[in-house]
Amino acid sequence: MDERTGLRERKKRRTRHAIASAALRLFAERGYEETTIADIAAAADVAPRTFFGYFPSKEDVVFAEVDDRLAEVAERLATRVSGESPMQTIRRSVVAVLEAIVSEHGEYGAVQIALILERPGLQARALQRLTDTQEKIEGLLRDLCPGIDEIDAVAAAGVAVGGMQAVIVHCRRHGYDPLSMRTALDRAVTIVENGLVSVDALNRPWDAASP
Amino acid sequence: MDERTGLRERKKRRTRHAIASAALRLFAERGYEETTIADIAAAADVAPRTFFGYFPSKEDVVFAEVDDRLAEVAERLATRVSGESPMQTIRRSVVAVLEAIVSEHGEYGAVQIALILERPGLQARALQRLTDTQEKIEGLLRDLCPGIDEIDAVAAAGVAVGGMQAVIVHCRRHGYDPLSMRTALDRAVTIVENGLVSVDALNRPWDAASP
DNA sequence: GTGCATTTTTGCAATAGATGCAACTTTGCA
DNA sequence: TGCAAAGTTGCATCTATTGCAAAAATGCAC
Repeated sequence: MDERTGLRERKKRRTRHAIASAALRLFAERGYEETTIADIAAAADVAPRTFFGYFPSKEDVVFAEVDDRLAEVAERLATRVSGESPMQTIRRSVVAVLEAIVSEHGEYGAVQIALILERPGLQARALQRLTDTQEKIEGLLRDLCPGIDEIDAVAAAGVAVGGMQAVIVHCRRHGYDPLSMRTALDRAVTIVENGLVSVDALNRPWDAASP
Repeated sequence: MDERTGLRERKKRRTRHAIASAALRLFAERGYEETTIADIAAAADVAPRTFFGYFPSKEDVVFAEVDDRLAEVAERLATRVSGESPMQTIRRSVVAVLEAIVSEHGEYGAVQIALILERPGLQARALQRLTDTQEKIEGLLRDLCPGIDEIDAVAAAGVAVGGMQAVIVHCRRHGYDPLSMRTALDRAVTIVENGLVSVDALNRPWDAASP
């Protein structure tokens, strides 16, 4: 299974990285629309046709790194810690995913985020990754709690991802300040765990709000 | 503001509907990829170029109806009922949106769902609409609870939408049986309101699960 | 009704993403 | 070394999408 050996593998990795890297750099310099597949291919020193051997579309190249990282995180998620409750495992997983997404941007992290925010198509792709994550969390839950009600598993995963989205939205608006992100994350986790009933402001008749 | 009058308006509506309707029909008959803009335009009896005057892209035409319906729902959401708590308003809103999406499919509802499920690009667009809804709910919350903490508002909206997603996922897997959907919806709402701590299976150490 | 201003529709041309195919190269292995 | 598998490339093609300017339809004032 180990593919560390082999010139082929190494070369493929290198080419993949070269393409992704060239693409991000060009996107940063000229903008997304203004960069063509031909440009990227030229910068990575491959034929335009080769691009599609590595990425199914121009949009996907933006997520090359993210995808790699999510794959790593997915492995960690499956790690059971004895004595931990499933709830604690979820908390750990959610935090891990968020930190992977938010803090560990690579060389062109800022560029990626800016791109994703301004291109609806890219936003959509990003959301799709979030949904995939949701399904993974659901799977994790069902592993951890054999016999758990399906609806419970799906809903719990949905609610957890909803909390993650909240943090991401918060960061979009207020930047990626680690401290502020931490606060938002804690608050979101609390709401995910204890539900909307724990949000005081939501549980008074609205007429009572402005005395 | 009323645009009921005017031949122009009526004609535009009719054309828009003709294009959307023709598109859905063709998608159903031949498939999405196999239908070109030119085909749709021909079937709707307009010039290909005209298509783009009504829809920004081929993908968007699939959501023509959904968008109309979501716009209607958005209005209802803003309706305050005296004595209701914000929480109750949210519950009402979430249920309204879900029922709009799930039960009121138009003529080609089943086709739409099938299309969306098999085309990643369409899935992405659908998710984007969910995100838009999330932002609307957040706005609603901030209106209802002036001074609510921003993180609370964002997280609450996120969690609520997460619950909605859960129901949608459930329906995808088990069909759109109203009864089963109702059950899933109730369960999801409970989890949204009371949090993951209310899911019994999640709060035992996982080792204790298999005696 | 007639004529003008505005809005819509349309045709034409050009760009660029995406795909299938077949020839050509490189790499892995006997 | 030499064959088979895997990877790369060029070419042709299809189609979505956009800009532009001419043509047609509509609303309104006279």
